[in-house]
Amino acid sequence: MTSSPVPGDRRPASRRIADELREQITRGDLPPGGRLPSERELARRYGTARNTAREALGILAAEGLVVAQHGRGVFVRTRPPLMRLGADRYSRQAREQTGLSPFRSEVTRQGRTPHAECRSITRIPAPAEVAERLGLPPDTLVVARENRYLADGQPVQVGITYIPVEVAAASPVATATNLGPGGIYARFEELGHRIAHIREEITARMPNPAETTGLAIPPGVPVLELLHTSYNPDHQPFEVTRLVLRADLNGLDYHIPINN
Amino acid sequence: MTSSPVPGDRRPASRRIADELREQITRGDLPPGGRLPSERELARRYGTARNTAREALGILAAEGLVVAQHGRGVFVRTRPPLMRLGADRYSRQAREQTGLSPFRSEVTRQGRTPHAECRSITRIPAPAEVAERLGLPPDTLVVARENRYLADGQPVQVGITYIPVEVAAASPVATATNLGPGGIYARFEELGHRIAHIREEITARMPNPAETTGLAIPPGVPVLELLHTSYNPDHQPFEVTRLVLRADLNGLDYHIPINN
DNA sequence: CAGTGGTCTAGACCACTCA
DNA sequence: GAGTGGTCTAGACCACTGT
Repeated sequence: MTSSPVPGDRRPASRRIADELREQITRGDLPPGGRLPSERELARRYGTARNTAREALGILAAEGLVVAQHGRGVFVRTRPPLMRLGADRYSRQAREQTGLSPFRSEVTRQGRTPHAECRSITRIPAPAEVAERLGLPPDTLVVARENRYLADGQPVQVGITYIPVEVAAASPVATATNLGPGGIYARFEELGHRIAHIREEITARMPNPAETTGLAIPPGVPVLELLHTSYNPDHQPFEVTRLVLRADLNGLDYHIPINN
Repeated sequence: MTSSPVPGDRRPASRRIADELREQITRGDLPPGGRLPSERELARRYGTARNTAREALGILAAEGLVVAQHGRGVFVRTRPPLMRLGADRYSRQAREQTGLSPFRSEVTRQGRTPHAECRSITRIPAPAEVAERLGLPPDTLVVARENRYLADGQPVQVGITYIPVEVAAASPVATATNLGPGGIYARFEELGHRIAHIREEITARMPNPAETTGLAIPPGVPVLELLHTSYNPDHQPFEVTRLVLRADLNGLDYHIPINN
């Protein structure tokens, strides 16, 4: 059980406690969903103050290994199945085969209930990165559609789509929160903007406070940030979307031909 | 400066201190590289115990906004330019134009000094995910090449490449730590395995302790994990690489054609 | 040396959960 | 009500950084 510290052990007590708990988690002695000893119990076992045991649990939480639940305990995190986003979500074929948007079909495939909502449609000056990718002068007005995607009522993705006003024009994408079958890309196609290729720029980082609350992200979980640009066959960009994904619930999966 | 807590403020003191410091950082009052007030100074200003001020700084550190330096202070994190990994790093053209591996050319483009090292070459049973992607039975022996990539002496990526023994055979990829001009993909091509397309599966998570030390990752910085599979023109997978990237130093950038 | 962050103690009160 | 995590205090000693 609780091994005494070896004489030569220079690790702080909190590190040592964290290391032993991590070991038990990775070995499987503490299975996903399992409860760890309470802070007070750990302090007793290791002969430390409660704060020291608490510090150890904080280390594991920051690593994303455990989650604390107020009044209940600290539990080994379970990894639910990942959403897998691929480039084929932009293909017309995928749209027409299912009649569903790619998000909806992926969620239903997992036996969960999808929900997508457009939270706002505004006209704003394009952020620098967006203007750059759309080939517009800085601060040009664009249509911004703010979306949120949920699975079983749990928010898993948020995104903002930026559309040049000339592209959106008087079409539904400039005004309608519900875009009908096939979603926004079907409407783009009706506007003469077929997707011929895309660019996806991907980074990962810790969520900011707005994302932490908006996506209900537990501590120790990063987000994937995806800056997506759609090009028509003439190599003209006509839409940029910034997606923020909970990294514990989402993965990306690309199949890419290589031109030698 | 230090605003007193509003009566209705239900935030814990540590949260409030963190929120005010974050505000100053995002506004630019505290510029990247700038030093925050010391823990003791914050405690004095806000009339709290040092631990409470320390807790506030811990919140910002976990968000990746600041880094503590022992004996020096706490500083606003600077974001160095990102490495941008794209699919074109696998193209023969890119190899032959520069004569450099994609990693080396990206780092030199940024005016930094690249270094890549093969840390080990072993024969091991393929991990389940790898065997699956190579179309091999579980635990089939494969050649595993462990690599580390540095820019200006700083480790930025680690990876393990898994190669079926029939593919590696008696070629240098099975034994040589230095693979010569064009790197491993030039050698694969000499073995008759030209890359026709690739699959890249991407997730993000917090680093485990081994990665934290091996990549010298500061707190609050996640990693990108990239599971890469190379296919030859016959749609046969011939190599899988698991790359782990410091997310604060690396981004991905894909250009993908869409087949409608 | 003074000042910084890193760790720790031994308490305390609060908010939440569950039987 | 008993047990849990969340927050906080007021100290202490250590390790590290600068001058």
